[in-house]
Amino acid sequence: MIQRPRGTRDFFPDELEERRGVEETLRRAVSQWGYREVATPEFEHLELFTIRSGEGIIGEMYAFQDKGGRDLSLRPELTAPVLRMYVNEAKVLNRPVRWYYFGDCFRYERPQKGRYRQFWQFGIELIGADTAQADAEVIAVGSDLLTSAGVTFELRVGHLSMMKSLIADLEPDTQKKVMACLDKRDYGALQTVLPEGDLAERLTALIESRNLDDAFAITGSIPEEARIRETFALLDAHEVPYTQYFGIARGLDYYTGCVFEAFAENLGAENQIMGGGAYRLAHLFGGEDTPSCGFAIGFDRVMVSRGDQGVPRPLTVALVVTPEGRLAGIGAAAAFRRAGVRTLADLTGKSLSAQLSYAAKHADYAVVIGGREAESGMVTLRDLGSGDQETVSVEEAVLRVVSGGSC
RNA sequence: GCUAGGGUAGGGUAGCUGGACAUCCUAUAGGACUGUGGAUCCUUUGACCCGGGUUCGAGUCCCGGCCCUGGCCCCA
Repeated sequence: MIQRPRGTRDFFPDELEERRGVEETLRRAVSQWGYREVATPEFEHLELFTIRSGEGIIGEMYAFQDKGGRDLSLRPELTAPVLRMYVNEAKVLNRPVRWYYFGDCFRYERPQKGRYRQFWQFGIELIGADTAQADAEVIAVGSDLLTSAGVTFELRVGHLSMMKSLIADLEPDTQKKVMACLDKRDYGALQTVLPEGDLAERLTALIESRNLDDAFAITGSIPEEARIRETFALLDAHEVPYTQYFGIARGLDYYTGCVFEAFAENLGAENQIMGGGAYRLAHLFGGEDTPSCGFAIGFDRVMVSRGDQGVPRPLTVALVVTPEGRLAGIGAAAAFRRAGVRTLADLTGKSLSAQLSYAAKHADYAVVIGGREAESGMVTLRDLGSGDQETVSVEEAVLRVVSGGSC
């Protein structure tokens, strides 16, 4: 027997319907902010991803050569492809551009709770606006999406300039190490990287601070102060719940300012459910240096965090026929479907008893058509909840089912 | 890459101090019910992850692999 590849999943109808429902909710919510969907290829030139994230990530990618010897990779994320698309084809668009995406990505990693080798990301990119309003809108959209998806989460918002202002005098290599320690809140490692002076203490105090005045007291005045204060004021106006968190580093060099992350409950070690910030990537792909801001939501983690909530079955009718009623049944079924009712036809030719047994498990009403009904042009509508039934015309049966009445 | 636990019908399980046709629930198919369902009863279908090894004999013990569930690392 052939097994699924490691880290992949099959989805049965119950689970898939639930996923589609959440997906629909997210699409509706993001659409109300004016974001429109874009789609990019499942695979890209390998270089697209290494430019953004470095050669080190090749080991975690599904990279391969095609028959023409091109180095390609299944996409491990969607920000780079979307920005590539923007640079390639959308230079003439009015800015700002508001785009969203929903698609599967692939990473060769050890699977664990909320982490798979094929996973789905839902995200937005706001391209070409470099203001506090832009940063605040992106964060507000993220908060809105997670809330509408039914997730309970903690949103942390920070700004890289505050940490960077404190470590600006260090060697670039040391800066990286320091930021990695702070991102993980690994104070022990921080002591070994920064053995002397009070810098470690000031950094620690900065990332422990939970309001702007305390934070700026540590950093002193920095050029970005006004914008940072404005961003938080706008977030308050958006009524977005958040905590200030100046320890967020997000690991990558191209983040320029505002950064944010959300963490959700019911997840294990992998509890980050959204991450994003302001960045400059377009110039790496050959475009103009364009300010952008965006985030990605881990869709699978949204589903894990929500838990099994289930999706109610849509109103369903099952057609139960004898051989004499089969032809009349086709027309009756069509009438129900035209009225928007899911209608199951019998395909087995089994006894009425067996057909009803099946119908009882999968439908709300049974429409029985045997020899008597076929002859009179009527149908017997049976309410499978109450067991009541009545013989009526097809039109009357449709009307009763649609109106939700009993027989 | 490291690490803990696990893998027995479609789903959930017992057996795991080696020994006869591998247990039970559920599901599936059919029947009791010649035009009326989810209950009940009967019958049916259906499994020891794969490969080696130890042994007279392996679901059971040993080794390797694959996969699952967590944790570490990483996290674009």
